[in-house]
Formats: sequence, C-alpha cells, structure tokens
Amino acid sequence: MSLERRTTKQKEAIKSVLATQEGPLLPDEIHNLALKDVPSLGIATVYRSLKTLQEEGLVSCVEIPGQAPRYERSDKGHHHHFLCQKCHTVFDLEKCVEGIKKLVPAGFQVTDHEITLHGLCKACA
Amino acid sequence: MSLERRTTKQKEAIKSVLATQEGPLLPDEIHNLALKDVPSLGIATVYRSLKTLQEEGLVSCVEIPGQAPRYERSDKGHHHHFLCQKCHTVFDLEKCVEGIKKLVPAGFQVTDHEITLHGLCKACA
DNA sequence: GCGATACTGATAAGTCAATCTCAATAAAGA
DNA sequence: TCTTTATTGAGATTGACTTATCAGTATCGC
Repeated sequence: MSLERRTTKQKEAIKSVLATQEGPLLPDEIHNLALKDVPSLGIATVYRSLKTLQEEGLVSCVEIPGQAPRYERSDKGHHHHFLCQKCHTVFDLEKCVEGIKKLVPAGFQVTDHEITLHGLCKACA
Repeated sequence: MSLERRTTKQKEAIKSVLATQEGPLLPDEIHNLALKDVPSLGIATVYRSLKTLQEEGLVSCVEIPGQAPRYERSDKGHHHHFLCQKCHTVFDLEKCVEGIKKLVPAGFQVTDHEITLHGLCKACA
C-alpha cells in the first residue's frame, strides 16, 4: 500500500523508454533498454512499475494473439498493430477500418475491437 | 511416434464436440463436453487429440488476445471472432472488412490478419 | 540532516497451460 | 481369438511469465 508515491530513477528510466519507442514492448525488452540508464535495474521493478503506470493511466497493455503482453504509453489514441513474423517486432498502425460494428449479428453490442496484422516489416521484406 | 493411427472413442468424441459447437472452444470446455460421451476422458487426451487433429488439418487454433488458445474445426473458412465480456463465450463472425491491407505503411507485406470484437452477446445484452 | 517509509534487487515462489511418464487398456491385423 | 503396439488416464513435471518476500537503499517532508 503506497500512501505516497516517490520519483525514482528506475521508474523514470522505464517511462523514458516507453516515451521513446514506437511500438509496444515486452517487459523484458523494456528491461534491457532501461538498463542503459539504470544498470542495476531488476526485472521485478519493471513489472512493478508497469503495474503502477497502468493504474495511473499512463501505460496500456497490448495483447497480440499468442504472445505475452506488451506495453505502450497510452497517449497514442486508437490504433492497431502489425507483428513481423521474422523479427517479431510489433509496429503501430495509424488508421482503422470502417464497418467493424457491422460484423456482428443483430442483438450484439460492440464495445471494443482489436486488429492484428501479420507479415513482414519493411526491413525484413 | 505413431506408425499407424487407430480410431478411438475418445478422439471421436472430441471430433464430435467440435463438429457440433458453433465457436472455438477451450481445451477444458472440449473436455467437459466430451465427458458426456466418454466419462473417463482425461484432459491429456484432449490435448493430444487436438494436436493430431491439427496435424491432420481438421482443427485450427484460435488465439484471442489475452486468452488461452481455443480450437475449432477448420472447414469454416475465413472469419473472425467476438468475445462476450460477460459470459466469455467466443462467437464466430461471418463477414470480414475491406481495406485491411491499406493499414500498413509502404514496404510492409501483409500475409494474415485477425480481428477480435468485444462486447455483449445477444443473451447477455 | 533526520526519520519514516516507499522503493529496489535478487531470488524464491506462485500460476497456469501444456507436456511427459508409465502402467494399464484396447484397437486392428493375423 | 491372439498378439502387437497405439492409445489412454492420472499425476508429476515442465516452461513461461508474473508476483511475493525481505533486507538493504533512497526519496522527501520537516
């Protein structure tokens, strides 16, 4: 139970990584990148920080089917993702498509949707 | 290493469940439904059978973001899925949307895509 | 600077889906 | 029917990801 919330170089390093990167990252990737700022950073702190950052609404969880959860900053607005089958990097896609809600049968209520594309990124193609 | 392949009531029960059900099912759901036919059926056999049925091309794996893999028969053609947030049932959607490939930046190659809708199904709405 | 306490790091422990082990069972050809 | 061996069921085990533990550290108000 945190009654207050302190600023630490660990948490700042993690926020900095998420602010810099394009697409969503795995906890392990965040860990590796943040180690450049804080060499002593432990993986447990990454998980802890991601959890509090989510609670604060600064970070969102991105689930790619069949993959472990990734995390990205939550100020990017509605968008979808592309998973490169070769380098396994996840890219943000800017647009969305029309007519999503027309896919469901009558009587169904749609509150959200996710689109994941698979293929080869520019570098791997 | 199976050199031959035998017909068993367990495997038939599992195929029967998948033939009857609408949407994709969790291994545990398949297990529970198939228990009506074969009361002694073990969960390990469900996993084993699903694996061989996949190898035979009769069954496909469906990954809903953040959820364990589900399985459905693979003769249903291209379609997407709807997850009810209340009863956690997954429904098949018949149609697809246009313009999926236009979402990616230049140079990216799209080979596949998945769309998952979330909301309330007819019964829960 | 001081003190209270939130935070950290290392690692143990937990979670959960999926697989492995192995003795017992049951297909299917002879 | 007999024999071979693929298959099964129960439980133990794995493997990945995530959380809990706890003593040491560092933040921040006073």
